[in-house]
Amino acid sequence: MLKYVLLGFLNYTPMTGYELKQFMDESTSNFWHAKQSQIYTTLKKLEADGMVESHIEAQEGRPDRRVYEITEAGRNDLDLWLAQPEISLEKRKETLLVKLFFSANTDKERLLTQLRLQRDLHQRQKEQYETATKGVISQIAEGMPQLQKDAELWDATRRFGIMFEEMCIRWLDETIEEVEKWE
Amino acid sequence: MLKYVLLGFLNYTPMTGYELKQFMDESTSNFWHAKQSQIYTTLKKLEADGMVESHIEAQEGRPDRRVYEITEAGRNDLDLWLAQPEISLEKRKETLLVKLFFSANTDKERLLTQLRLQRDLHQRQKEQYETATKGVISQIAEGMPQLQKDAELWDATRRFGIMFEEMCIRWLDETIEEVEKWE
DNA sequence: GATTTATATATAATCTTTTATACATAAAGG
DNA sequence: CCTTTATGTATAAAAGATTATATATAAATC
Repeated sequence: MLKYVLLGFLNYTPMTGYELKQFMDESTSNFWHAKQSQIYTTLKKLEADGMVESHIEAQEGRPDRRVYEITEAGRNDLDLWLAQPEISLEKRKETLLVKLFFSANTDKERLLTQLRLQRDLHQRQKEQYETATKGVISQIAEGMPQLQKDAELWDATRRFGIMFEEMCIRWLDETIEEVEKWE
Repeated sequence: MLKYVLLGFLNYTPMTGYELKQFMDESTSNFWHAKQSQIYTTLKKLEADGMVESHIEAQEGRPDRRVYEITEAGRNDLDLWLAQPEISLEKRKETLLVKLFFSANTDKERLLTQLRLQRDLHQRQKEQYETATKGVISQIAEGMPQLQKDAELWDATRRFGIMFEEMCIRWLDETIEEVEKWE
């Protein structure tokens, strides 16, 4: 899957593994993230499979850059994947819910502290989507009319992030209230 | 992580890998799922680590059952983990959002079909949480006053599922509306 | 009568992802 | 002056998770 994220970005313009990591952190990390090491190894594999090509660019002072660009085969593979509909729902993993599920015998106050802490984290995350992330998106699309649709879709994923955080906050408020009634 | 789900269940009562899989599918799959093969290998590892113990029960007609039960060490490990607060947010992965993010140049109608299909899936999932899953939870806790808190927490995770699906439906409705305006 | 579903466990192969580490330099902040 | 941050690539080891396959039987459905 990471493969398609990388191809998706390289389909806009050639770039290095380092830049791909930065772009992901600023835009897709909301719904798809990867560690630096995974990005580099996946790029290697993509090159071995003929989906991308790379060349080294020398730099003064700094280390050499290895710039990747998508090939015709890579573009085909990406388009094919984009055309395939998702026919099932993603399986979520939420560690907090696992903990909560088995926490009937844990200390009430400790559980409440835990839930309130998570509420805080979600609140902060929501604010970040509303300010920082918004800026990044509008900045890229600014003065580039050919990227208008792209920017709209990027912003839709940002809205997903905001709505998810709002949902979590509401759910935590309800859950906190219920646990507060205990004993 | 799966490790703690298994310990959490075994902390209620001894059971087999097969039963653990069934319980997970009916209750935690909303926020933590696992394949049969992973459950069996994780149980093996837990036994090697002294967290659980197993014995074989012969059965007529059917294959032998290997029943696992949690050890003192396992209980300690579980309690320790439950007491540790989650200090960061879970990283989500949503394939659909990846697709959407890179879909500015895909056919408008195909994209809409995709989004409407997902909306349907979320609607159905929501209904399942509201009916089938509700039944499972109330059934287990029925007539067991010592499981009252447990049932409340189980139901909180179910509410999370419902709220998540409602959020997705709202988000998809908004996104569909926006894409419909294109061209 | 044949197929599917349910009961049950187990392993091999593969893929995905994380953690840790190594090397190398410049600029900025304290 | 020292430390941190940023720029940049790369690999090894381990952990986590999926896919595929094997074995075996009973009951239910078609």
